[in-house]
Amino acid sequence: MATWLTLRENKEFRTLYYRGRSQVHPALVTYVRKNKLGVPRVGITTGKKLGGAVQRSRCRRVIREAFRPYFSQVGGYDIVFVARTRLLTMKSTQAAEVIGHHLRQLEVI
RNA sequence: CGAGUGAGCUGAGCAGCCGCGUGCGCACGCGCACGAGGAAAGUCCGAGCUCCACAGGGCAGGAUAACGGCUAACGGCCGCCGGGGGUGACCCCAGGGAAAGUGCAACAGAGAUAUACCGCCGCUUUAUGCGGUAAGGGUGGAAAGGCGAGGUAAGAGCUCACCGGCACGCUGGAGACAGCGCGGCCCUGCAAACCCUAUCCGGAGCAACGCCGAUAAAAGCGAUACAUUGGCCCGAUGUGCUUUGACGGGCGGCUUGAGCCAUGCGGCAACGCACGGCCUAGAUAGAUGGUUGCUCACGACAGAACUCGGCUUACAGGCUCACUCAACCG
RNA sequence: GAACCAUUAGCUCAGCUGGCAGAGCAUUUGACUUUUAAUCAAAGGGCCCGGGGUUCGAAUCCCCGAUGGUUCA
Repeated sequence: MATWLTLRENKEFRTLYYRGRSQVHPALVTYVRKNKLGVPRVGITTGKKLGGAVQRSRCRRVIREAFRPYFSQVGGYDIVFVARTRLLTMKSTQAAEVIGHHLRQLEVI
C-alpha cells in the first residue's frame, strides 16, 4: 500500500485551521479542506500539552493506525488531526470510530 | 526470622493476523533479515570529527586543588593518607596557601587582633589617685596554647613535667604521611571574601562541513578599510563585506567503533595485554503500533537524531551475591 | 544543538559589599460620612522554589536539582 502524502509546512496547517471545516471530540479535532491534487494529504499535530515524547509519539501512531482503513475512501482532501488529552487512554479502534464519524459528518466519505 | 550496609542484574513473556523504517534479493505480486534505553533525559564535564593560520605571543577570563596510579581525555574511576560520622558492616569531605598583602567578624562584651570593666597586689594624701598583673568572674562561635606543680607582693611559659601546635634532624614508605628524638615557648577564624601559588584551557559547532542543481539581481560601505577573530592588543594571511530578494532543494557527513562477548595472563583495584568469536537502529515532520488468545508477580521512569567516556536526575515490582548488628533455638 | 535569566506576603517587586525580611496594591478592624467611595489610623499574613555544603551565623556565597521564561543557529 502506498503511503499518503504528508503536510509539512506551518503555512499549510494555518490555512486549514483558518479556512477548513472542523469536527470536535474530547479525543481529537479534525480539520478538512479540499485540495486540487486528487489525492489526500494528512497532517498530525501533537502539542506539548499531551506530555513528553513518549505520549506524543503514541498519539501519532494511534491516529495513523485509526485513519488507515479510511485512506482509500478519501479523495482530494487535506486533513489535519489535532490530538487532545483524552486520546492517551484510548485504543485505536475507539479512535477509528471517532474519525469515521467525523469524516462522515464532514461529507468527505 | 528481625534491623541494616555494599555491589550487581532485570525492567513481562510466547504465538497468529494487519501495518511502519532500513538493508539485501527480485519473476516487480513479493520474500528474508534487523529495528530504541539504563537512563536514549538534564546538557554538568571530557574527547573524537569538521571548518576557521593545522592554531602563534601577551593581557584578561575560566576550571581544577592532599598523594600515587588508570585513561584518548576528564571536574571521572581505583588505591591510599588526613579529618568527620556510625556499636558495626560501612559511609561522607572543593582536603593547597592565613608566616606576601588587603578586607570582614553584626549583637553582646572593658577589649575582636588588640584590651583592662569587676577583681588581685603594692604605694599613697586612704573619699580617691598612681603603678603592676591577667590566675578568677562575666560576654561571645572565637579572649593570647590546655592542665598540674614550683615561683611571686599579686601574677605571668617566668621555670619544669605531660599533652597539643611549630621548626629542625633521624628512621620507614613510591609519595601524601606516620613514628621517634631534640629545640624554643607560641601563631583567632573566614580564602565556597578579594587574592597568591601550581596545573590545564584558541574558537565554533553535524542547522559544523563538503559536493551537485536552481537563482545568478538591487542598494549601501570601504583601502589609515574590512574579514579570518573570539573580551582586548600584537602578529600572520586574504581582498571584499553588509542588507534585501530568490529554494517546500538533493546527496554525502550517518554509523566498524578509544565497539561488544567469552577465555587466559599481569595488577590489591581502576585497568591493561593476548587469542577467538560477533555485526548490533540510522530516520529527515521523523520508523516499534493495533488486534486476538494464553500465562504471571497485572507491567515503573521513559523514545535514538554526528559519535563515544563519565557525572547528575527519574524509576512499580522482582532477583542474586558478600558482609554487619541484635536476639532465639540446638 | 548551544547560551542566558528568574523563582521572596494573596498580586507586583525591593533587599543579594553575609547579621531583627521590607514597600505598594489587596484583606480585616476602627475613625470620618445618613450610606458608599476617597482619606486617616492600626492589625494580620513568609519553612525567602527544593535538597546538600562553607560559616559562629545564609534570602544573600558554592554545588546539585525542579518549574517557568528569553535568545541564537
